[in-house]
Amino acid sequence: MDTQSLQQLADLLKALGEYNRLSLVYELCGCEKPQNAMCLCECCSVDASVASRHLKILAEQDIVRIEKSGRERKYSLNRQKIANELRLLAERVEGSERCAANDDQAVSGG
Amino acid sequence: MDTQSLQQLADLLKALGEYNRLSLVYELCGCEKPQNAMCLCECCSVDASVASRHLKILAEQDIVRIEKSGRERKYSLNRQKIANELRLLAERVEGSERCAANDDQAVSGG
DNA sequence: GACATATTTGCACAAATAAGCAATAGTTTG
DNA sequence: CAAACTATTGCTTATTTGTGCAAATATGTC
Repeated sequence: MDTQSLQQLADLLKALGEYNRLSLVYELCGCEKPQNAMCLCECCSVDASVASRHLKILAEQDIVRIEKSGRERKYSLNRQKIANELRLLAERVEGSERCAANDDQAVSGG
Repeated sequence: MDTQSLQQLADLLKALGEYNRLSLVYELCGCEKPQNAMCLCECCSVDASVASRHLKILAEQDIVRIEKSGRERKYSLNRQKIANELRLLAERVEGSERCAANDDQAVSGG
C-alpha cells in the first residue's frame, strides 16, 4: 500500500472518527430519503454552521452525497463506498497472517 | 446506539485515522510475530517517544495488544477485534435501509 | 554498582480542530 | 425588489493533537 492510499484511508477514518460527524452518519443511516442540513444539525444539537462544516468534511471523503433541491441541499449516505472501504480494511487486518514471510525467517522453525 | 457506544466507536476510528498510527497498524498487519517499539518506530520514521505514544493510543482502543518481554514490549494486532468493529459498522451503514420507517411516512407512497 | 538497551514521561511548541456567532450567498415566494 | 428560508463562509477562541528532545524509568548484562 502506497503512501497516498494510506493517507486517504487515514483521512476517511478520521472523518468518521469524530463524535458529531459519526452521529450525522448514523442519523443518515436510518434515513432512506436524503435529508437536509437543518434536519441533520438537530440530531447533534449544534449550530447549523457546524453541521455544514462537518457535512462538508464527510462529502470531501465521499462519505455523503449532496444533491441540490431548491434552496435546500439533500444529504445521503454513500453506503456502498463506506462499507467497501471498511470491509477492505477489515480483511487486510484480519487475513494477512500469510504475509508472515515478511518476518525475518518467520515463526519458530521453517 | 447510545451516546457512549457512539463515542467509543468514534474514538476507535479516530485512533486509526492518523497517518502514522495507521502505518503502525499496517506494519503490524504484515507481521505474524509481535514486534517491539524500536522496530515499529522505524516504519514511520519518528522518534521512539512518538511511536510509544501512538502505540499507547492504539492500545487504549484495544487495537494492539502488549506483552512484556524482558526490557522490551512486544506489540501485536488485535486482528479479530478490529475486523469485527469495522464489519459491524459496514453492515450498519450498508444494510439499514429497512430502517426507513424512521422516516416520516417514508418514501413516496405506501 | 556501572553500563547498555528499551520504553515512557515531562516539557515546549506549532499546527490542526471544533465550536459559535455574525455576515453573506443562493433560492423561493410575495 | 423585499422578505423568508436554507446553507455556507469569515472571524475568533479554546482545546486537542502530533512532534522532538531531554530526562527518567525499567530491565538485562558485566
